Amino acid sequence: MELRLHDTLTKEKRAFVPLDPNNVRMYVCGPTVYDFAHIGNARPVIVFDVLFRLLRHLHGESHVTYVRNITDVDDKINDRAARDFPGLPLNEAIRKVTEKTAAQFHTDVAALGCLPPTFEPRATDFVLPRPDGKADMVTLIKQLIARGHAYEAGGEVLFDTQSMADYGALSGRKLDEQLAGARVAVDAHKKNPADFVLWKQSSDDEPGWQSPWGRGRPGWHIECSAMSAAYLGEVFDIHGGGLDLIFPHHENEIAQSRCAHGTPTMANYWMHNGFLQVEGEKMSKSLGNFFTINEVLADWPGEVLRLNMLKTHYRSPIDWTLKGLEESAKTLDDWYWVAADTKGTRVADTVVEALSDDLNTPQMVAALHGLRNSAASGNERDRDAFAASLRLLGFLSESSAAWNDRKQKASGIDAKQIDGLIADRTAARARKDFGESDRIRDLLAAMGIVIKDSKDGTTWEVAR
RNA sequence: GGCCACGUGGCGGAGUGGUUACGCGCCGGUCUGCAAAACCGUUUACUCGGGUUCGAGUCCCGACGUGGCCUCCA
Repeated sequence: MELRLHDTLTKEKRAFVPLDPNNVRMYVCGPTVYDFAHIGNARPVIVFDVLFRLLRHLHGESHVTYVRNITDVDDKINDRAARDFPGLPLNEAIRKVTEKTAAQFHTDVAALGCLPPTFEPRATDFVLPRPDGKADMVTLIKQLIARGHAYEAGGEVLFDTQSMADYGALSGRKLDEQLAGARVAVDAHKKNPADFVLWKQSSDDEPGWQSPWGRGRPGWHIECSAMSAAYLGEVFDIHGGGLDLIFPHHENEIAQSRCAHGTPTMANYWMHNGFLQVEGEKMSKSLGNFFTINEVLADWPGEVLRLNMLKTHYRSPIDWTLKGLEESAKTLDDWYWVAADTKGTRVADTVVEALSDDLNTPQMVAALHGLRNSAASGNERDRDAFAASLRLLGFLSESSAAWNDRKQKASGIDAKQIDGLIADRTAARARKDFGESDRIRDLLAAMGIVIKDSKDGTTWEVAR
């Protein structure tokens, strides 16, 4: 079975052929660490984690390189640092903000069942030329100037968009059309309104690095051009991110990387995930429906968020709802019960086939339901495949006992008390005192306990 | 204003020319003292209007709706 991926650049789904099957290379734009990640940020992290896992399955774990950067230089970070640590020197305050936020990000995504990427470079480590000779931003900018694709003006270094014949190919924008309805203020020093900053000057109270163009800091896009080249080379296989990054971020990355390196392409497949809404509305702080990953994790296990995200295809918009979370939780309760701590040795073909069709995770979920039903009716081969598939995808990370305990603890229910009531009810039933046994049953139901009678006795669990 | 994505049954959500998606819910059955749980089964769909075709949810045109980008927001 062959992997097919949808490419934003060509707008088509086509067979994935890696440049080097022994080193499949993927770059995904990571977080800007100025504030805790929200559930919208979680989507690309989960989606591309699934792709990472699939590629490792197909090509071998040691044959995939996944790079996801951390952006730790950004004016929003500066603002946050000044706000939160007014007494500290700016550099120190910035470090506190970025370290704290990055640490929280790592905790959050680990809870979502995401593997760490192979490399997670920080932008600030790639501003100046490096001792190890890996690509850096200043050298890239110098190359762009040398090749006639960038110019210095008004204290800035700008990319000259007109120097690139096919600028705008990814987002389907043509420069002249952009100009027609442009609301972008034309800076006097720009040759063209679409030109964007590669390097800008820093004032004394802003973070800065000494460069050939004075003390300054990089523009937003150049960091990804540098870090992808540093770890993946000038041309690599897959570049991913959210839909909103297509323009201007990825468009400008392509322009910088291709023009600096003189290559016809930057990445062979551009993949973009759709946006997330909350209860049918745009997520925004003013509507009060803005949730960080951390906040949602307080109420739900990470795997519930993960499954909830994968129930929708990555390119479609997703509506994040409480009802959806409840359904996902219910499904996972059932899957943990059926998988019953099976180790799992062989991943199901149906699951790999679904994922191989441009990461069709809804189809994958359907395949898992099929395996689940087969396993529940006693097919041990499918139970093995069910568990192996779930583990491949980042589920079943805890024992089924731990999974159930968590729910019980969260509910604050005293297990010994329940066991006692169950024993009383069993005794009442044995003496055919059904009035009493039904009274206890109603009592338990009111407490949120689901009882399960079987030939072997009575078990119970906490209802959601 | 320009560009892009999406619009499927009570709900979520796959499916790109011709056969059941799948899950939840509802309803029926088995089981049960009666239930619950579990298992088995059933049910309803393709925003609207044109067009292409032997045949369209699936292709084309238009309308409407929702969301996004064009302002360093995943």
